Amino acid sequence: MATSTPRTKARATESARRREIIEAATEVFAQKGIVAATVRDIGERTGILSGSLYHHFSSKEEMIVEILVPVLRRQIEVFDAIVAETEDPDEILGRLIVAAVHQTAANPHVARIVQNETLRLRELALDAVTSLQTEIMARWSSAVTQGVAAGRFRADVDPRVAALSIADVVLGAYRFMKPMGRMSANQVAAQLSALILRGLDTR
Amino acid sequence: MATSTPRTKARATESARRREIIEAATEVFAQKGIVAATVRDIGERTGILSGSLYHHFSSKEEMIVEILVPVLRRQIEVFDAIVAETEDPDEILGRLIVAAVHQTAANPHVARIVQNETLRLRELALDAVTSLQTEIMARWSSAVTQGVAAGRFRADVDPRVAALSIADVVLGAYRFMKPMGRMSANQVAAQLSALILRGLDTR
Amino acid sequence: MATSTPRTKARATESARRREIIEAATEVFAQKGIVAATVRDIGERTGILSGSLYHHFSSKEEMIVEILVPVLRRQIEVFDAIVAETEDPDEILGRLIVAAVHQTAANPHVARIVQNETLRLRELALDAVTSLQTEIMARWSSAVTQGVAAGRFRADVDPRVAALSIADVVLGAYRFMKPMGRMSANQVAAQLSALILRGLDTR
Amino acid sequence: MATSTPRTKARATESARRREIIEAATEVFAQKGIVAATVRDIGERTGILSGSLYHHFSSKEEMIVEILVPVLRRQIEVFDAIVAETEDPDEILGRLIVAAVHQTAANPHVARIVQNETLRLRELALDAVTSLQTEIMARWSSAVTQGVAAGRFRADVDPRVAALSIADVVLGAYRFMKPMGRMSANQVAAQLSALILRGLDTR
DNA sequence: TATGAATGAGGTTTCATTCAT
DNA sequence: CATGAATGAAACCTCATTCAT
Repeated sequence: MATSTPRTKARATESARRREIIEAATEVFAQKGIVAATVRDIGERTGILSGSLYHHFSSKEEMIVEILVPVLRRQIEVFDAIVAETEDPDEILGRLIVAAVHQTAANPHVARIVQNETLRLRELALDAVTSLQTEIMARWSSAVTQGVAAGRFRADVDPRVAALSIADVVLGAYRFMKPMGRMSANQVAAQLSALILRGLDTR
Repeated sequence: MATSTPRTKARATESARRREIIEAATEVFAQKGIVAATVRDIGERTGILSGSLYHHFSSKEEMIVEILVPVLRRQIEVFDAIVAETEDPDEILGRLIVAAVHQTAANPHVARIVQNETLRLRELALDAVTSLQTEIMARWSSAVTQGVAAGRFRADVDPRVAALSIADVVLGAYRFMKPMGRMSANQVAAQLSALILRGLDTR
Repeated sequence: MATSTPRTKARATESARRREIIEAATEVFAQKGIVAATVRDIGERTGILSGSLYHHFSSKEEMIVEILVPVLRRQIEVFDAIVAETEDPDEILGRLIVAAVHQTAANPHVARIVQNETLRLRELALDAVTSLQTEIMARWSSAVTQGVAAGRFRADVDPRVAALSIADVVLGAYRFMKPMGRMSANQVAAQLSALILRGLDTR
Repeated sequence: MATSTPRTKARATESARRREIIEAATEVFAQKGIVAATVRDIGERTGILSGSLYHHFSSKEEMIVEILVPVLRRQIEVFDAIVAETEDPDEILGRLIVAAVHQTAANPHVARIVQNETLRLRELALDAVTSLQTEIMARWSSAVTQGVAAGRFRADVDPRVAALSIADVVLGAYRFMKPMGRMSANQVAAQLSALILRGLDTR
């Protein structure tokens, strides 16, 4: 029955409660997946009744968007800054990897969600999210393509294959760091950079 | 290779219907994810009513198990055969990659499920599945470790990092092949091998 | 979360159960109003769990539509037949009234719903229903207008006022007949015809 | 005339805020119906949070009562005055109609509520309201009955049928006036009087 | 007085599963 | 083997109402 009117106006205001909820939700979504995670789970983790969440969010989807969008947006900004201030293709790709790994370290749950829930995000048609994901992929692709054009990266590797593979690997970095693994972000970044760049470099 | 678990009835017999259903279910799970996919969806794709599925399977979980276990088991067999008959660490890893990519090409939907639904599989405690996944990871790990021990792979890369990264990349190969992409399995395998091995090789 | 696919295909098949449910729903909607009536209420009246209703209907709205549309459609048919075979404006209007009262007698609950829930129907944007209501009003209007044009009905009465008033009065006829009142449909029709055509005053 | 019930606190005082709220609520109830209208809707229309309404009213029901009772009460008073000072049955009925139409014009939203929400009012057991409605009906009935007794109204029309029909028609008059229609109250009253007393036919 | 947060009951809907036919 | 009906649990969400600040 569709009688409703929008309840929670787009609320830039970051009430502390809202932030708490987002944090709980992030963990729950990362652990269970965004379909299997129930708003009851999130409520319990926050010490609130599930219905009360709707005082802060108008839907489960809104939570997902609020969890993912800022992180993805920030990633794009950082990527663009790196690309703007760097010349050497090797250095660009290296710095992108470092930056991405650090962000993954800062938001391991988000990384996990992005890694595991792409399917669902597409199904849910959360365009705000999927369009950002597309943009990020475009950055990886262009970094690879430019390296190839400059003769620094191997021309026999399809840039799309390389880009997707790099994105995958980097996104999985959360498994080696803080809550789940024992390495530092710098260590992981160094290892992945080495792995990827030496694989990609022309001799 | 005995695949069916005797949950429904002792049914080593792979009735044609059962196979049809499995194929439909595989596609549906790959497209929607195993939580979002409903048993009704599977029924519709098979041209059967959802309730009728229960003449062939005792639960949705049983379908999942039947979809994944044979493929994972086969992968382990193939991996073990390669390891048994090959000496050179480079060649081992290369052949593992080739084999895995080909299996991914043969079962793109399964690859997609494995890639996207690890979380859910763990949640559902489908030990039959998760234990096989663990075994596969062990093969990748040991291939890397042995290469390092033989001085052929770089010692400064954590074997676990390398192994997981390789597994990720290989699992994503389905995106470049037949239904979704345009490359051949051999092309993709070659590219990934090159990427990974040159990244991993000591100079 | 919008992941669903249509469940209950447009089912011309009138299963007996479906009819039972429709009848229960009709009574419940008439008694409580379509917003206040819960699908639980309908389930209880049918001796079924609320969820089971969704085996037969895909939504509460679908029930409403199925309750109202056939009756409204039939009314239009009957009206059109009368208009087609009658010449005299007095006779047309008289026969429309008789027909409408009889239909009201045959479907008192539907009449009650239509009378009381116009607001909600508009809110719910059930176009299938509201468009039929509009068509019915058009019949009343045109009957009045033609009578005026023929010099048989008073020209000083706005046809829209007359038409809406007549429709209102006729729709309320259910209150005087079978389940709620004691008069026969013919009696009521006669009274309302007299009232509408000649008014209350003795000559 | 003491309108407020001392439910919240002894509050004969009609605070300006209280009146504002009542006006907002009246519109909202008329538009959405008293079940579908939420206390949040009312709050928004008043520029207040829904919880704050409870400083002025102890419940949604209290608002409904406060909206309807004064208008209904006033109608009864006016009716009684007319009956007291008029002799001729035609004139009585005519003046009742004029008075009712004018009140409808003055309170179109209330008319709409009364017309559409009788069902809900009965369900909610708002006796304060339903008893007044009954009283109003009694006035219409007795006006008709007396006219019949005096030989001025047709004896072949059931007074209850006539009374209810008249009440219906008059209550629907709001549709032709100010916010929704373009006629004046006097015009509408004249038309309805004519219609009711003398019917549609030209003599 | 007003706010903002929370409650708790209840609403519609979904879905894996069961079972008589 | 398949159908069609039903179950029952659980999901998301709504809303009147309460209350500390």
